[in-house]
Amino acid sequence: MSERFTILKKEGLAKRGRFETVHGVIETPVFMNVGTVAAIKGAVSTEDLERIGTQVELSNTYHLHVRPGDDKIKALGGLHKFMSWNKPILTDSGGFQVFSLASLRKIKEEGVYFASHIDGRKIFMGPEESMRIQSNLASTIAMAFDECPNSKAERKYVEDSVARTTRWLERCKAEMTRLNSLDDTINKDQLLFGINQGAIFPDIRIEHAKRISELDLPGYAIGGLAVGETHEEMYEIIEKTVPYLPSDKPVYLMGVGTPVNILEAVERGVDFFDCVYPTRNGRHAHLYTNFGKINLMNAKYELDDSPIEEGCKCPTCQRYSRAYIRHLLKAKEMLGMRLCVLHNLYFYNNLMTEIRDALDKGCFAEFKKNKISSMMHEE
RNA sequence: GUGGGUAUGGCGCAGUUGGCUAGCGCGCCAGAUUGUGGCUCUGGAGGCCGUGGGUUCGAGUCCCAUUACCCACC
Repeated sequence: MSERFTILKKEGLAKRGRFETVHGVIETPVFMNVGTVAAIKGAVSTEDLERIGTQVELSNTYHLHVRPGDDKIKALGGLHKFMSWNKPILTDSGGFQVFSLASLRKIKEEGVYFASHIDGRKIFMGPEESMRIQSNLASTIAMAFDECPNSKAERKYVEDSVARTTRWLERCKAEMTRLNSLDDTINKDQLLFGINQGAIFPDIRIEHAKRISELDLPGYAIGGLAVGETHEEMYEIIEKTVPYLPSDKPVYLMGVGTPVNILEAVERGVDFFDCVYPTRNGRHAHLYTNFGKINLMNAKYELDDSPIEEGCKCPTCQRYSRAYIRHLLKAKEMLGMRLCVLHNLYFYNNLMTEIRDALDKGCFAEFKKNKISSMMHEE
């Protein structure tokens, strides 16, 4: 075992932790920066990531498999070398993409048949394929291949789907163990995180959590949330599920979320996060600040000479004004997106730093209350 | 100066042989977006149809005049 999760401090269910990996230490709670195709969208380099305090980069198995091909990345020495990033990388299994992007998919016991969204060619992906791809990519943490059922799916469908996801997880573990023992495997210490499913049925979630906890994996994720249910339903599921996952392992809430979602989830015991919001919203001029979200495309910023947020330490706010960035966005200059994405990622990374500081000092509850009230306040 | 053309929300345009609350794209404003297809979607505000007359039950559409701009020619 190469990894170690140490809980440094607790406040209620909230944990201040440290996750040690072969690629370095991850201080938790952490927000992983999403770079699906081994690139943070918006012309952000790994050099930039170092500058804005990124701890973990997240890439995607499905996307890298269809282009450029995981075999090529392996030939080039693995994802770390390929993209020149030596800190931890988490790869998502491709399970979610198979359901959200691919068309003509057919789910079977062995895996999923579907058509590539790039060129339409037929692809098969099952637990073993996903593990092999992720092993080729040589990420720090590999995610289990799961099915993410629709949030409105009927109980019977979810039960069957979750049972299959459990069987898939056992196959993932066996395959990962095998791959990690092979001589030509780049990262023989690759870690596998299991994924809890069950839509919004608490009892299915709990049963599944108990079941996968027996597999004694280095970490566990809660998947299938923030896909259409209300915030209240999401918080309720987190609250009811986390107690049935191993208390000495990190919990990762997949694809979530807004700054408020993160604060609420940390309070309920979540340690890892990722979300496309800071990057996607950055590309669309929606910027996060401590006084709420602003849309820089609004006409009122045309002559605004101030930075996105007064006092912000991000590379963008150090030099550029709202009026200038707005102009770049209007002119569709790539630099506009880049500056916005840098600001948003810095904001998220910094939010996590503040959360960890508050946990260290034992004042998370108060920090959370003040932060939310500040962000609800409009400029 | 002569001939021709165009004038419709901030910009670019549609508006059938005159007929019901004048449309569209962009822009503007406000939302949505949660294990990313550099998107997409949903609302909203904004026009006395260049100006003045006329014909008609009824004119953005027809007639006259006038103004501005564009193109040719002198």
